Amino acid sequence: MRRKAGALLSIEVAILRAGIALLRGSDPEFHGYAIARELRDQEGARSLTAHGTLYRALERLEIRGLLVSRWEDPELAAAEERPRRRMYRVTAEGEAAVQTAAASAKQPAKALKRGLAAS
Amino acid sequence: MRRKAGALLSIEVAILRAGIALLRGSDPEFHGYAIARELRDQEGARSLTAHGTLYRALERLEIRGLLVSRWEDPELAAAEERPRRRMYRVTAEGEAAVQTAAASAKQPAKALKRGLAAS
DNA sequence: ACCTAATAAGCATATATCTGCCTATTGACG
DNA sequence: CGTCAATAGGCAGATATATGCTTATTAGGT
Repeated sequence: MRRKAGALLSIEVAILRAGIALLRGSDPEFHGYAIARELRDQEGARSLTAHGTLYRALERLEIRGLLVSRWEDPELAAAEERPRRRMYRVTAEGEAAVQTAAASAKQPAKALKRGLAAS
Repeated sequence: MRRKAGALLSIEVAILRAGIALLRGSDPEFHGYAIARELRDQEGARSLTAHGTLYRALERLEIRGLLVSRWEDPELAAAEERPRRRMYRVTAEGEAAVQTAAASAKQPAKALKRGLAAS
């Protein structure tokens, strides 16, 4: 929906915030599905239907250098009997971007208002 | 639905038949999802909704020794950018069982009849 | 202030496998 | 020959990620 130059969308801020919180912990990495669950629970449970929105947000953030990703070892995924995960980590640029964009942080005005009214 | 001792259900025969056809080819192995597509296309497209029915049938066949399975190399699945597959192969017992059960081959009478009438 | 072009959001579906839960069916026993 | 218990079938959803298509939204230029 036509992004204001360099701005961050609310979902992107949410992802980065969650990721930044992890940077101080023992495991600074996260994967898409985990974030999806977190966002689904907290935050007015924006649907993220089929997670399409989320995965595209992750892709955008990586392209902009605010996240870096790596595929986890396929053997590990196999050992744990689940699909392989793509692990993300917030970069220094990512941290900076959240700080900068925090003030002007962009809730998609109408969309959000409508969502809240409906609930 | 209470199996007649040693008998094969029609879906099981279908799986084994498809698998036996492959035994003469260059790659005698198959995986569940591939079979699901095949059955969905041909055969009155019995729903196999969410594939639950199929995977349980595969499991039963393996327990009875009519199929053997192995997990494909996780690295290969990763290289091809898809979930890992469980590869099945029809055993000699499997071939024999189809032959034996072919005559008495069990179409779930009422269920099938209803399905055909509805179509 | 308005219109349009760019793009995010939402919906669906693909790829693979598996489990839980409820219902329908039916073999087998009394 | 009817009833019951065993089990297959169907539906839903979990685990992960990703893409195509349509619609809604909005930034930014006129």
